[in-house]
Amino acid sequence: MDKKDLKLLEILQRDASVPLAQLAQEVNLSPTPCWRRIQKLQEAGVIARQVVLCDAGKLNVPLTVFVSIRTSQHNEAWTRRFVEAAAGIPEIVEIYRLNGEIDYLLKLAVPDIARYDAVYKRLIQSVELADVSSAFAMEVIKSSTVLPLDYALERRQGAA
Amino acid sequence: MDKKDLKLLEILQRDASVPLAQLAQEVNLSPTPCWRRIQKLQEAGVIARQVVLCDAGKLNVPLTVFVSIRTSQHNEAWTRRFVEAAAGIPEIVEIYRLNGEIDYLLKLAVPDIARYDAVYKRLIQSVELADVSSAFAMEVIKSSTVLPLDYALERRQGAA
DNA sequence: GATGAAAGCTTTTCCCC
DNA sequence: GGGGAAAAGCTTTCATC
Repeated sequence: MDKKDLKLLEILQRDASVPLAQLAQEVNLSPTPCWRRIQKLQEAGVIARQVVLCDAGKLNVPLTVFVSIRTSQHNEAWTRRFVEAAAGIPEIVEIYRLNGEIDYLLKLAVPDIARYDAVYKRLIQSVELADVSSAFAMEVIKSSTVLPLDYALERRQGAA
Repeated sequence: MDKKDLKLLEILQRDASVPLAQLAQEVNLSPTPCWRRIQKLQEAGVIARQVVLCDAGKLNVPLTVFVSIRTSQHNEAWTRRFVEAAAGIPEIVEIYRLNGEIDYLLKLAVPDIARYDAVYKRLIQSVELADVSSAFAMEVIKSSTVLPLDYALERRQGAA
């Protein structure tokens, strides 16, 4: 992985519909080696997938909700039930296990507060949760799938 | 927007590299009307962009950090400075203004805790923050850019 | 609106440097 | 590892129903 690869990733993370010929030009390469680089990035799993991003408002889910969950039950059976229940709910788009006060953080995409409450009820029906608190996004200031590339060239354990 | 459009979005949100011929088959359409539907979804902004998603680990930013920020200064000048400073830092991938206790929630992608601290210092140098607390993702259980489609067909204000 | 076929591009391969 | 040209494949348009 070198600077040209990073340049390609920088472009493709923002717009994957750029034609190969133009990509090649941007990195001062001809289409063939440029194509081979992208192919390698895919095979290596650096490029994980190619997707379309939809507009949440246009899909009638303009409200982003963050749900903080604390649990008293830290056993494996509970965890499995929780993960299965939560991961299967399409409104729950992200789930993280955190350190510190909060055990799990969930990010939801819903139409409104009433619909959030419906999802909330569905979730607490499936698993026992010690403490749940939610916060609503009043404003999305930045929302990006673009990862920083500044660290990718550093030597690290397990690097390709 | 009808069921066929939703089916297309469902597929494309997961994999935008599916050839048109296959997409058409999945929705029982021939390539041309299928293509026109996708075109319309793009023009309407339902499909906002097409991107590649990278593997955070392979880019040497395996650590996701959530930063909760409280501020005492709720004036416009402070907000502008904060937003400009935070949005310009590539490690900060998402920024939300929340209701309730926490004013802002940030999501970061960094190599390790030390690098998180460096970003943290950069941020507090730019703007005054009343209270900052961070939580590290020990485990990413679900991380998806797939929005729920179940509400898209409902009648709503401003719907296309 | 849907269809099938042609036209125009892009991607992918092949061979050479 | 990079380059040029041919081959294959896909997307986009067009004429027709």
